[in-house]
Amino acid sequence: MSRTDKEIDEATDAKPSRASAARLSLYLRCLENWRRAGQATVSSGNIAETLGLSDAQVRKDIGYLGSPGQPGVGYKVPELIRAIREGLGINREWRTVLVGVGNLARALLRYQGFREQGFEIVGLFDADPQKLGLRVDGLTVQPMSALPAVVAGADAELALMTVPAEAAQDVADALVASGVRGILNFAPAVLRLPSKVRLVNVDLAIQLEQLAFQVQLGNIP
Amino acid sequence: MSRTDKEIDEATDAKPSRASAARLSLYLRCLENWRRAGQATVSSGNIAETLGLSDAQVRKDIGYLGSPGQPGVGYKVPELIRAIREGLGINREWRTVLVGVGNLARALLRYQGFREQGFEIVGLFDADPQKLGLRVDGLTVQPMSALPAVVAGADAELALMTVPAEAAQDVADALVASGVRGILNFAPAVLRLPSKVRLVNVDLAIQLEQLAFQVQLGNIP
DNA sequence: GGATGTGAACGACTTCACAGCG
DNA sequence: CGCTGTGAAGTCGTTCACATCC
Repeated sequence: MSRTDKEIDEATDAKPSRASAARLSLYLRCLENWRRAGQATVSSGNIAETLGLSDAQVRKDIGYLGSPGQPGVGYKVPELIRAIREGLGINREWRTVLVGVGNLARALLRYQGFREQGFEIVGLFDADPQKLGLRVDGLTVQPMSALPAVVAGADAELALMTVPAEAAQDVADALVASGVRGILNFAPAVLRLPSKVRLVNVDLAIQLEQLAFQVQLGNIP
Repeated sequence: MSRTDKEIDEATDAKPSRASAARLSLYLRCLENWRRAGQATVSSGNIAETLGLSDAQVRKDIGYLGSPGQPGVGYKVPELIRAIREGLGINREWRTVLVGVGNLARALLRYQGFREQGFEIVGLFDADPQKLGLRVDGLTVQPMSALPAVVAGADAELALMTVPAEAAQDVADALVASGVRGILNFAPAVLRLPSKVRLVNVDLAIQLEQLAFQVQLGNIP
């Protein structure tokens, strides 16, 4: 009987949905700005206004976190930041490897936003022998053969793939074999992965196509 | 009264929704591969299997295009490609400017996928005087002051923004003032634009956060 | 048989509306 | 009074199922 109660409890505390999680990341950006500015509390209306959403939606999203929130006042900024980071699973360090050291990789490595959010890059890899030994941003480019040992040794769970489309599937297979659990793929290729491994694609051509589509839609109404 | 009929007609031919448009871009990638391979027809099942979707969804998406499709056979590859490109509004050239010539910009310029899809970059701009005159991929970096003339002269409608977050809003304002209609923004900043101008954000930290979230979700069930 | 095209059922997400609280 | 939290209603998108056609 106590069992039944427990199950009802667990069913009640819903996790953030995909759609909601994407917005929570955005809330986090705003909140970090406001914290830097020294603001103590925010209301759902503040966030909604900034991002062009409805206040009800913001409250619903935050509601999934089981977070605090004072009626008549709003949310305490640092507390809400902590709650979102916990809800998204980024309240810890995620070790990450990067495969394919081209311009895009250099741009990613330079961008400090990753580290600030707890993503640490623990290895650079490239199939091109000419690039081996190259030092980029404090890390040395290693051959693909070193991948399994580094992933295992550093307990890396995520990977950034910035390789040409032709190489993408092979690299992905190698990453999976090394034990990586999630891949952020920038190659314009359709990858097949075991269902245990999560994949997020960032295809720049597709983003441009979506933009063109939206602009074209805007023309008509 | 004929007015009413017309309205019903227009309400009937639905345009692809946002969600559907994102998938159509993916279909396009597969189809182009298959065309290169010389395949004449595809079925909704083929596409669905490749991308891990349901065949019904693929048919619904294609249905928005008012495209052909032969029962018992499938869709003719070249015809479907044309229909998708038309539906997405990319069956023409989109002239595009790029602001912020860093590593990310170089990666984008090198990536031939844009040009193949009809996106032509007609101008490079940077606020850094040291970069002025630099030639990258056949284009010369120009000062921000030249932006309005170039946008107007080339009739550019889209812009790629690869600038630091601090500069993002100012650059966006300048782009809007120049007459650009859509911005693909890579800066991790929340931009405010007039509603006439479309915005697509690609925030790499957010993508990584979403990946971490999905990996974390996968751990539990 | 093998696919398409599509209403209808279903499910997920969003907005509404308001009770409750500081 | 202002703002949160949340059922209820509504909207949007996906899946099902089947009539239809080659």
